[in-house]
Order: sequence, then C-alpha cells, then structure tokens
Amino acid sequence: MIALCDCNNFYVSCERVFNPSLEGKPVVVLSNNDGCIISRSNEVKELGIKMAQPAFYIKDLIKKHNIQLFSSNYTLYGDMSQRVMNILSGFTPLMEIYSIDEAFLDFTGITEINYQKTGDEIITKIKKWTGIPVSIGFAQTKTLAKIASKAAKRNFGVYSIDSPRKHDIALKNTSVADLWGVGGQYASMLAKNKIYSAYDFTLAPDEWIRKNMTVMGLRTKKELLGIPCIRIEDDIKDKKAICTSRAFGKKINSIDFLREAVATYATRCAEKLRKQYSQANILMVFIHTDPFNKNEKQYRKSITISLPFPTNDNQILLKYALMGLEKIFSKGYAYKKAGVIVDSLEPDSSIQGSLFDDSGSSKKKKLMESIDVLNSKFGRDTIRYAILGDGKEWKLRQEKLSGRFTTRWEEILSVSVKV
DNA sequence: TCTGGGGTCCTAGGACCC
DNA sequence: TCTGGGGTCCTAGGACCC
Repeated sequence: MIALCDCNNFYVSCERVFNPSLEGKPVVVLSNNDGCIISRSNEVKELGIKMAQPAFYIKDLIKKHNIQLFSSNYTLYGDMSQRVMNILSGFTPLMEIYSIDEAFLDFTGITEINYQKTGDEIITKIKKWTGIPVSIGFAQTKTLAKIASKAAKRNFGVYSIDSPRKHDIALKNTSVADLWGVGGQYASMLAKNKIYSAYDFTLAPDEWIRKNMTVMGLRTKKELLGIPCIRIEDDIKDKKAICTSRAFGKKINSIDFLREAVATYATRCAEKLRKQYSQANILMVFIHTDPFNKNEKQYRKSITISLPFPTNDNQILLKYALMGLEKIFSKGYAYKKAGVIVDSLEPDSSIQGSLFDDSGSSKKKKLMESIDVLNSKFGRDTIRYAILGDGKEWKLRQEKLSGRFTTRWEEILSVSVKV
C-alpha cells in the first residue's frame, strides 16, 4: 500500500501554529504581491471562496466575515514542512516528498499493518510535535492514494481504499475532473465524450486514451485499476529548469525598468543554479502583457538562447539575459510580467531506425507488419512505433516510454528490425 | 486599481554527428 | 535505382501539478 500524507490548509495552519488565536476564525494567505489567495482555512472554504481567487474580488466578503489576511512567508512554511517530513520519514524507509505539504509513503510489502491505527498514529504525532493537522489516504497506487486522502479529510483524517467494494465506491464517487493528472482541458474534452466519473474513465479503451491524453492518461487509467505505474521517487533530484519571474503590479512602460528586473532575475537564477551545483545550457527570457486585460491586445514574447558553454556565472548569464531582452523588446507595449529561465534540457534519448528494402509501397506494408510483430511481442504500453515517410522513403521511429518501463528498453535495443 | 511563482513530463520533427 | 545505423541536440508547444 501507498499512503499520501497531506497537510490540511498548510500555509494557514502554519500561521495558526504561531498565532493560536486564529483557530476557528476565517484565515487566508495571499500570494507575493498580496494578489491572490493561495491558502484558505475551512471557514473560508465554506464561504465559497476559491483557490487562486484575486483578493480584491472578494473584499466585501473579507470585510463582512472579518477574514484574517496574511502575506505569504515561505521561509516559515519551508521550515515547518521540513519538520513534518522529518517525522514522516520515521514511519517508512521509502518516502517521496511530493510538494511542500505532501508526501507519499511506501508501505509495500508490509503486511502486518493496521492502516487506521498507523494513520492515527502519524496524525497524532505530527499534530503534537509541529501543530500541523494532516490527512492520510492509503491505497494501491499513487493516483488512488490521492483519492483516498481527499476522502480522509471527511473521515477524521484517515481513509484507506483496501477492499474491492471501497475501490468501486471511490471510482464511482470521484469526478474525472478531480483526478490527479486531469486538468481543465482534459476534463472538458472527457465531458464531451460522456466520461464524467473516474469509473467511466476506466471503461474507456486504452488506445483512445493514449491518442487523446498521451501516455500520461493511460498511466492514470492503469493506476485507477490498481496497477502501479508511477514510481515513488525517493531521491531528491536536481531541478532541470530554474525560473525566476514576477508579475508587476502595474503596467511597465520603460525598458530600463525591464532591464533591471531581468538582470535581477538572471542573477537569482545563477544563485539557484550554484546552490544545486548545476550549470545552464539554455537561457530563456520572456515578457508578456496582462492576460486579464481583455481590452488590449495580448502579447507574449520570448527568446531562447543556447549558451555556447554551460555556466552558472552571474556576469555571463546576466549578459545573455539582457541581450535576449533587447532582442524581444518592442517599443510601445506595456508589459505585466517578465522572467528568466535557465534550463539544462536533457531530452530523452530516442532511437531512430531507418528501414529500406527494394520495393516502394510494399516497404510501408512490411513496416506495418513488423510493427504488429513488435507490438505483440513487447506490448503497446512499452514502446511506440511510428512510421515517418514521404511516399518514397519510410522510416520506423521507435520511442521508448520513460518512467518505470525504462528497463525494458534494453530488450528493445537487441531487436533488429530489418524487413 | 488590483489576478502567483514556481515546476514536471510528453509529442513531434529538423539538423547534425561519427 | 540507389539508400547506414544509431544516435544527440535543438526548437516549439501543450498538458499537468502544487
């Protein structure tokens, strides 16, 4: 079994630890410029206030219900998070810190375990030692554990999907839009295809899901059926991309202001890079207009620069960032947001095989046949075959699926696909 | 008047290298 | 009619997560 431990209303809970008089009162934590709401207490959720809503939208409600507002304090939240994670790591050797307020715990192979009891124990310990309330869901896979942890919030903090009956109930009572891995775009696409619940989703054919939602969607389906496809990643990996960006509170008309901002962000990126002992291969600068302003034409501009050599040097990154800004800046537009991204960009390696024989269209036919053979041998879930061609030449392109299937890639390498 | 700041992975194809 | 195979790097965009 896998557990997902999730801190309740994390940022708000952190503020409450240091100010217990906030207990029972409506509280929100606001984003950087006090722009939108990024954490809500239960009292606030009950008022119908949504996540990421701009604060000024609901200023009447704030006044009416005397909602307590806090600017975000990430240093505090990071520190509290570490304390919670330290306690959690005592319960199992294999754990993945998924976000600042969530961790997956792997109890696979541990048979002598009472989930309710273990869950209660974790909740009590964390509450006692840190003051943070948490919920825990147990299930066969990460995707199901996500569902279980939501149910846990309505069930005194613990819920386990540990029987076929509970599994069935979980799938039928979960809207497909609430699934981990399904966002707004997919949810509306699925609704158009009459797929509303997680259960409906498990009935959709594999091929259809893969075609419309990539292999990620297919993994979600398998996970819902209880087949683990998403590993617990216990090692903390270096960031592959590092971004520093800000929205300005108001429109920016001067390029000097932008230059200054971009220089600051490039320097900040360099700091983050050095902190994880990485160097950047790529640098990207972007600026865009206010996406919420429907009265003006929208512009998004960005430039990607491949650096001549990997670096994390302040001066070099700053120089290229400013060069990039000069290139993309057009006079006369007001910009609302700017940023710098440095990127190591290590693309998945793929194998391109070319196949030739001596007759035109029969070549394609033979390729198709060989693909069928390969698919039946290795299964469509493991590798994807694509035929590329212009009518005269045909190429077979094999692409591995990353993630847990990677090891099986070795088998593929030994296959020679001569026709 | 005012609407966050980070990240991840997948897909697809072109250029180029030895 | 001929035709290498096995890659890497780069570009660009679309979806998702907290």
